[in-house]
Amino acid sequence: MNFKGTLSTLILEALVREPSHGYRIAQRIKERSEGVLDFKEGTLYPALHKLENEGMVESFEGIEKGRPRRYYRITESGHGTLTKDRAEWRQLSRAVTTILGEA
Amino acid sequence: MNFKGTLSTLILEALVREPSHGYRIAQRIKERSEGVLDFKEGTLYPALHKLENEGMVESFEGIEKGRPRRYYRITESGHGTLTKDRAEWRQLSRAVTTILGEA
DNA sequence: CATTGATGCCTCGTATTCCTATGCATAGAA
DNA sequence: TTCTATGCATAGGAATACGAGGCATCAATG
Repeated sequence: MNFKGTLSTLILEALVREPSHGYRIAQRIKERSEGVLDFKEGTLYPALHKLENEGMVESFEGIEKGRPRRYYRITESGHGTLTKDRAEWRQLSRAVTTILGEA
Repeated sequence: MNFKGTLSTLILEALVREPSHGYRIAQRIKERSEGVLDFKEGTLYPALHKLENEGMVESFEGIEKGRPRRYYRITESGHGTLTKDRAEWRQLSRAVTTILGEA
């Protein structure tokens, strides 16, 4: 198993409450982590496209402030993956934390 | 910042108590994580060599059961890095855990 | 005795993830 | 008018990990 990146999981989590678009998702992750997590656009957009290819999210056009935005919505499949990813994160983080001390 | 692999940190941690060799380090990580973390040899040895190049560990020849073993010992520099890595892990894991719930 | 499994070290090719840098475009503030 | 924030996107490269292989010894199993 071993550690896999958390970005896709964080993106899915960000879309649970409501659909959002790339830039906003990145901001939200940064804010909620108090600046600790800060994924760049060159990382975010490819990750978003990959999630779409895998059927975890769906995109649609939206208009905000007169400009088109690409919105993403989490799918049923994405919800399932998110649940598994949460469990995996818990297991892995506990394992590492146990070893590194700070129990 | 964002997540960086934890293997090098786990290796340094494994060498704090006493010097060890590759195979044993991998076993120890697996045991202490109750099988959750299981790094392969194709991952472990290159990581070990890299740590040696960076001066985090030193290697020396040892004999066990009549066969030569390559032992590794953590250096002063390695201790310093381990301290920083622990702090970084704490910060990152808290950030992710906060966002993914399960507070 | 021969084979298999565990120990032990190593490298090569590949996949994934993420970064930096860059390009393009609009809107509002200085 | 120029700078900053917003907003989407790709290209090139670094780092991490994996799978598959090679090589060798020793104990147990058959």
